[in-house]
Amino acid sequence: MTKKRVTIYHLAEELGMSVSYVSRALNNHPLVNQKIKDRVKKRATELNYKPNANAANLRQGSSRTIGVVVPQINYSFFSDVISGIEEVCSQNNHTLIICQSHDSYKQECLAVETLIHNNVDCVFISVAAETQSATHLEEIKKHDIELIQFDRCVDQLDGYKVLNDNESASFEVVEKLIEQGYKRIAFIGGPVHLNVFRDRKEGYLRAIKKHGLSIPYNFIIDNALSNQTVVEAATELLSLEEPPDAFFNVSDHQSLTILKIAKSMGIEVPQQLGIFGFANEIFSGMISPSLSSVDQKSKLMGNKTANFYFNHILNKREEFPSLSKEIIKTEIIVRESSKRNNS
Amino acid sequence: MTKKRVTIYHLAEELGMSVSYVSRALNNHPLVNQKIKDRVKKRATELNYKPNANAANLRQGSSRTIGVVVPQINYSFFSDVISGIEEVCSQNNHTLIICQSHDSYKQECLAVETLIHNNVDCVFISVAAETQSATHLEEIKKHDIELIQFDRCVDQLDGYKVLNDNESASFEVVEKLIEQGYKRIAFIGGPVHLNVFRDRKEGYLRAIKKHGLSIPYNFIIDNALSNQTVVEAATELLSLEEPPDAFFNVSDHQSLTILKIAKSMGIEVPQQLGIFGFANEIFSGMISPSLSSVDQKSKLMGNKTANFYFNHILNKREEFPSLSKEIIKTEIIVRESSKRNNS
DNA sequence: TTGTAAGCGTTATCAC
DNA sequence: GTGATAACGCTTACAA
Repeated sequence: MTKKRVTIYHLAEELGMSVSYVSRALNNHPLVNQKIKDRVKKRATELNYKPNANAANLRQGSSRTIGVVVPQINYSFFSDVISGIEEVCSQNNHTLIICQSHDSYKQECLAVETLIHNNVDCVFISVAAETQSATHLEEIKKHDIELIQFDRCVDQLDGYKVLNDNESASFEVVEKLIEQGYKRIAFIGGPVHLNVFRDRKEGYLRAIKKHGLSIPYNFIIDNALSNQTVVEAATELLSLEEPPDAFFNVSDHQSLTILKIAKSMGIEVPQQLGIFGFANEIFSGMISPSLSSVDQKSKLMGNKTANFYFNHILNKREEFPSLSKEIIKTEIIVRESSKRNNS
Repeated sequence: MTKKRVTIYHLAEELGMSVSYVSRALNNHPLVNQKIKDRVKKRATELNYKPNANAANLRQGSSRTIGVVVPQINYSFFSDVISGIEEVCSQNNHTLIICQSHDSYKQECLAVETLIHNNVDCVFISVAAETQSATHLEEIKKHDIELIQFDRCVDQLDGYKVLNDNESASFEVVEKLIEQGYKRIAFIGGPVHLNVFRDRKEGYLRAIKKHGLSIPYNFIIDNALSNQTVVEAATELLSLEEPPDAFFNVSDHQSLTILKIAKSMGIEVPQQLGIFGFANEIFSGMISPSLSSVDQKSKLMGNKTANFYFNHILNKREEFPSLSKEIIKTEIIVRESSKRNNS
């Protein structure tokens, strides 16, 4: 039990050959006879030998390990992305180290430190809401570690990014609302220093402009990710003499809150008020009326992020510059909350 | 950029002292003067030195790394648990390696291999639905790696386990249903070789027996985690001449499916049919009628699992045998789907 | 207090 | 084909 771990030294001794040869045999080195490889491998499993990845990493410099940093593992979007990343990484014999930033810049920096210490080959990151600086990310690059940002990116830092088509999806959503006859469309957004929220806002604005709608300035609310902010903003807007007739939100949680408020105020959804959200949370299709939303294909985003690393960075199979950004097409899902029976 | 990583050798040279002394200074060794520690650390950050965890691990034998294996990262229960684990681990300066088994025994074995190779100090695992053997888990122990099972455990292997009070929670739930006047309570379960599902079934049976209810044998359905199985079973049961008047389910997804079927058959919930589930998924409180459920305190389970390791195993602060099992108390949440307005 | 040197388990380089 | 040997970066007896 507590006896020492079996190493290639033991194997070498057992088999009467040198350590280096055993190592080569185990690693399928081309200059080693197949028969010997078989013999070595057989004895290795018999003796219950397990390679020590730490030793190999130390020697080789690379660790076959990917670090992932997200705000919260248990937000459905992120857990889906991570699941997608894990799939691809395990197929490619890479290990995943996962950290949460809890949307704090400080914790994000700590996470990045940890990953550097652990010698990861690449970091996949979706930054904290607080993050406005990129110094910690530059640190990663300084240490010759690859970096891919996904979803929430820091603008001033360029490099590889994997993103949804946030702007155009938002544009489409708003056009869909307009098609349904909604004219006074309010926007409930997030912190604009984050690309994803800014892009959604821009898509919204573009559609509004294109269709020549006039929207009161106070119909546009930024930085409303917290439930309380939404409650306050929506209650105020819906109490106006001329209230909005639709809401486009950057999250489904916002949609849900607004739906509840509307119900409590006796406002009919979707007849009097249309609602369209983002993220396609599990609950969105289950409640009544069901909530229209934009599916971000989060698991696919995870797959693509990881594949981006393996195909374009690690194996350098393709040209770079053209591929520094990968866009994941969203799917727009129209449900009851935005579909008027043509009134 | 691509110049070599800064090591303690560089630091030692820069500072005109020996490597070992630098190492001690950085690690806060008591025999090193505080002033020197400060000087060394200052220079270290200036030169952008980052310790190489691989090297340290190799030397020390321990890696300050925990491996986690779950069926799916993006099931809300597991992502909550993982989030809880991560919190505690990062507080204790430990890194997390995460693997998914996709409920396959084979993939679980691979994951375990990976973790052994990576020299983790401990494995936290919730086994795959397929897993019936414990050989791969014994392998972990053979390599002197600690093991804690949580939620889904392999029975034949004893050792540390962190679990909900599944049996007694189920017992209570069924009693609550009986209090509401439900008498023909069906049970929709999971694979009984998994402790969690077996325990829930036992709690159900105990309550049924205690209250002397006579339940037709076909009201008890095992192994019904897939949606299709639930649809078939529930449709059949509800079409009987004497159908069940309540369902106790081991998951909220089953509850949801049953609710839909009831609605489509014109059966009133909760008046004609009571529904009670397990897991307290986000959607359970949102839909109408809202679904009664058992909250498993999943994040807390993650916290406790990790704390179990740090407090009882790593630091051996307390006696063992009494602590080989930790029970996380669930919370029973009664909502509309099981609350009759007393008819 | 401080330094020397061995060793953790691999793999890469060079030699035979 | 095969085997010595050094090196990866760090910690830790042991010395001084």
